[in-house]
Amino acid sequence: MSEATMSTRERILASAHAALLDGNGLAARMSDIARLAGVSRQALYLHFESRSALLIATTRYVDEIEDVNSRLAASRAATSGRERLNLFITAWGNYIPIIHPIARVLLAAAETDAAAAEAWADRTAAVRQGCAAAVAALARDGDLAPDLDERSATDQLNVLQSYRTWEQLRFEAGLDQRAYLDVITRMAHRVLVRH
Amino acid sequence: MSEATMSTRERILASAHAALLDGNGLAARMSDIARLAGVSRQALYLHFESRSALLIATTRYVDEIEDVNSRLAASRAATSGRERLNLFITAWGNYIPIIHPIARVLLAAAETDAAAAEAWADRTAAVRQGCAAAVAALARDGDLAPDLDERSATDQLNVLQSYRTWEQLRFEAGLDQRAYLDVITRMAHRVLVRH
DNA sequence: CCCTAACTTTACGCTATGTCAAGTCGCTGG
DNA sequence: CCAGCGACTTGACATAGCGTAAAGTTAGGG
Repeated sequence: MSEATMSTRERILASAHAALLDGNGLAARMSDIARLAGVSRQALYLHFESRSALLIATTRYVDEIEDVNSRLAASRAATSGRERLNLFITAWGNYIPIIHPIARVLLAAAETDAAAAEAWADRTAAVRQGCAAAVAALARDGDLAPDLDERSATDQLNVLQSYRTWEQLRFEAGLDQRAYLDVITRMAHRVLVRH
Repeated sequence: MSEATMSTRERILASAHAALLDGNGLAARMSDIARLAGVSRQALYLHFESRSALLIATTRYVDEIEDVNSRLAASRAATSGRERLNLFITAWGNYIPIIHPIARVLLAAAETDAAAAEAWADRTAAVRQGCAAAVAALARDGDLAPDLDERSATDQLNVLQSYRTWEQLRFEAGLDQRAYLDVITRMAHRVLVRH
């Protein structure tokens, strides 16, 4: 879809996405986004109630154009629990870098804005469900570590799959994406799988 | 030290601490802290350059009054690597809830303030050193998992010991402090220790 | 007794979000 | 053809919180 044919609303969302991707996304102001979209600052408020609302809509927009659902669907086709775990870690782990610049700003907004906090909670709940499904598949195969119940195993996998863990390993520890996936896969296996 | 005998600077730090502990610490304003300390808002700027500088000083202040150093010193006395790992996880894990309300606000400030970001980096570097020492002790005993080098093992332990992991397990997963310590200890052993 | 350091009081500048009201412009239904 | 409506612009304003400025007050030491 070319810029010209996009509705104003879409142009705003695309511009918000671009503004958050680029440099210091956290500092992106309403006026920056408006300028990028080629509309007045006030036009933003005709389409979105507030900055938070725009951020929330932007995460949904990116989820849609990046098709997060079909990315994650792959792991559901796995035959064994172990395979499902691997595929889920890879699929989600490869989506984090895409959504992260936006999610990061949403999370920052969540500190002070209740609606943003709720939107964030929705996202984390969705990831947790994926973790729970992978754990259930392991358990079905009898491959879950015997000292773990599914609830606690899900908590543990969820920690490994979190945005924050990705941030820390990528940026503080300096791993590249490939090394991140290797490390998390290794940790998940050692933590969850019977051996 | 009673309120009356404290210097103004100390009273400000103690009030900042109290303000960050209580309710929504993130929203603590300079004027709130001033009111708590019983001084004018402007007096804060006589002692601290900016809100960031006050936050940084407050974390140091809390580290001091809670004596983080001697808490962590205990683990250095351990005889075996495994014991050292356990003691370090417990010592740091029990300090997180104390420093967390303040660290959280510092981290938020670090998003936009370079000095706060540096102060945050210092803190995380200190924790990482503790992780590295525990890993080295394990390696010395020959108890480190054979597929791990010390560098990567330190990254992995560091993730488990992070503020964010603690937050997620305590608040999102709903574990109590005891359960948190049990989970992290278990994960650390499975991830790091040869078996 | 005066001087100085520490603090107060009052006022202001700045940035960013969000609101308001009046205008412009192009499209569409009658 | 044109009246009106929806989408957008323009410009002004309210508000919150940080940080700065400058003049006034007060206690304590030489």
